[in-house]
Amino acid sequence: VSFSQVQTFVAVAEEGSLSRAARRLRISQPPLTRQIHALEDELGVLLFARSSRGMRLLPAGQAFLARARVVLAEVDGAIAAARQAAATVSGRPD
Amino acid sequence: VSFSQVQTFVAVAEEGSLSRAARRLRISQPPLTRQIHALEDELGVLLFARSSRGMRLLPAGQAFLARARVVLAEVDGAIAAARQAAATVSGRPD
DNA sequence: CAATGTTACGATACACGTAATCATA
DNA sequence: TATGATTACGTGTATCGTAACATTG
Repeated sequence: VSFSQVQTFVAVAEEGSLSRAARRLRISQPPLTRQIHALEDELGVLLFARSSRGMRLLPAGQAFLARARVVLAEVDGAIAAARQAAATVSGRPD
Repeated sequence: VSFSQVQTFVAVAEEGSLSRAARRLRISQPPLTRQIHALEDELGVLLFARSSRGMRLLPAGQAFLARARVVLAEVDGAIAAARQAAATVSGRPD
């Protein structure tokens, strides 16, 4: 499971559609559908219900979405923490 | 920032050496040093102090390590949550 | 038939491993 | 000179985008 997969998943979940998520992420649909399928394969769980009107989150998808947002926020926090620590030289706060 | 980069970073930080981390992860050193350098480049921050005796965590690396562990645990939690939600059919708890 | 998701396929980019190089105790 | 990190380089895999296909409202 890769980070871009998680970002992709969140975008698709929020947009409710591959085509809109593709426009938002500035990539084409095929990589999106492939990443979602790969994620589902890896989890062994179906995350979306597909229809010709879009992608609807299944219960498993909703559960994953909540945690996925935490993961992304935590990654941002880790990056910020590293940069702040690097900027903080001996004893001088920020 | 990729997920395997974070796993790699944690392994190197815990082992204190690329060679030991390489043995633990069952891969060769070159991918390790490249992933660490790529991570440092992306953060714009030096995470380790290199010497001929190994890799020592800098303050920025220590800050990142603590958060990185949370990230990895959170990812595992997200996967478990999705699987549990999928296994839980209408009303029947786990 | 228009919009959505999926599959085929060719080209590019990424990441690994072996081997060679650099640095240091 | 032995150990650890880094760089060079060739190769295999992965991922993208265009195009073609399938489905459904």
